[in-house]
Amino acid sequence: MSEGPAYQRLAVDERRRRLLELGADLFTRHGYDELSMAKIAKEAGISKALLYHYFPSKEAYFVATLEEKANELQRRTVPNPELPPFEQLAASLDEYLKWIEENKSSYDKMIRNAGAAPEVRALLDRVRTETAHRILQGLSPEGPPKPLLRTAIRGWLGFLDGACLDWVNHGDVDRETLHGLLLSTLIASVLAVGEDPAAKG
Amino acid sequence: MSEGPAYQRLAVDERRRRLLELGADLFTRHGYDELSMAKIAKEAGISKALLYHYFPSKEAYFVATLEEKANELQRRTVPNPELPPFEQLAASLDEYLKWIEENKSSYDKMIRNAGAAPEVRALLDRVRTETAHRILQGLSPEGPPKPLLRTAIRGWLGFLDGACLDWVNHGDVDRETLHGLLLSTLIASVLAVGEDPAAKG
DNA sequence: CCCTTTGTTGACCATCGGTCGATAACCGCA
DNA sequence: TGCGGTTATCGACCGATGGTCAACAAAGGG
Repeated sequence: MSEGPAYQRLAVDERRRRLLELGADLFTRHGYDELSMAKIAKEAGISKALLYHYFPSKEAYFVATLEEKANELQRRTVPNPELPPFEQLAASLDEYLKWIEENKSSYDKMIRNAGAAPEVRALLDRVRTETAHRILQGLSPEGPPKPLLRTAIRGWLGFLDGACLDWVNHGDVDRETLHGLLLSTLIASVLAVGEDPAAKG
Repeated sequence: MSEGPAYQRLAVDERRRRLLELGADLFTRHGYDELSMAKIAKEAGISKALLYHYFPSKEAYFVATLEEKANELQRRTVPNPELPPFEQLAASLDEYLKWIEENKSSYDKMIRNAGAAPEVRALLDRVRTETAHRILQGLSPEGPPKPLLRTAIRGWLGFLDGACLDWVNHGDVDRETLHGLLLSTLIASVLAVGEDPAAKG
């Protein structure tokens, strides 16, 4: 009846790394509220308390599993200042779409679970707002934008989400085509407001 | 020590009416998951069990408080078949915006709580899909639409939501202007796909 | 070989959505 | 005026959830 150790003791970094890896996997395969912390802990082979020792809350855990990819997205879509404004935008948008193409399920789950977890919504909103800011900077660099222009940008961001979700879920449109549609639509909505997007590029 | 009745007995219809009224109020002031059935019951001055006697679930209760307004929205946006397709769309869109203008908080909460309650998401998705169908019918009546056109419509519906949310939250754009922006953008995205929206109207 | 450090655990809590049998308020009727 | 039946209403309860805590034990150094 020689019993081995009741559990294996891991270094903090290693344990945390494993948990993040597992979470990234689980959360892309199941919905946010389909997963309980108890189930996740069992899946990880540890106690629920340990999970809470590494992450202060379920939401924080979820955000942490997304943060790496979200950061990568934001890093890749930072505009190249050497390009003229319009090309900056086109290039950033292309990177954005490439990222989605490489992270279809993450993107889908991220958008779909946005409502459930307030902090995720906050994160997503932050990305959105920053993106909007980048766009606006390219269009009318100084001062607060006209309300209608702001509304149009906000709308276009909605267009972006809607179109990308449809794209990811159907997979019958290629990236270059979608890129063209998105750019055309952005130009058109800005034109409809009265600004001239070509004035800067 | 003469004690009155421990509780007041109401007719079914009256009780239900009061609960719906209270729910409509509470749900527009607080988020879906910030409200527990216990709190709602306490607010209503009744027991939680009674609340469940009138509504089979929290979600059903929430939907019920929205249903009246949602039905009104759907009724008002049904297209007038006597108008040419493009005017049908313009008129429906205008009704849509008017409804939102008259029900700002309901609209806001409805969109924001869409993620939390699956049935609400379903309801909203139904409206969206039906709207998309209406639009597509006006543009290419026969057969399944080209994938890119479908993506564009889905994107535009996202534009609609995004722009309306911004509109409701800021209140510095008037309805006619927004209406113009939305229509222009729709036409532009459809044009970008390769269809000619003017061909039908 | 023990002893300190700390990664880890089981037991616990409040609250959640939801259920059920029992109770008591009201109405018709005598 | 009082009784009896209908049923609106309640209190107590359930399993699961997110979250907390004091105590245990696995390792590495002396």
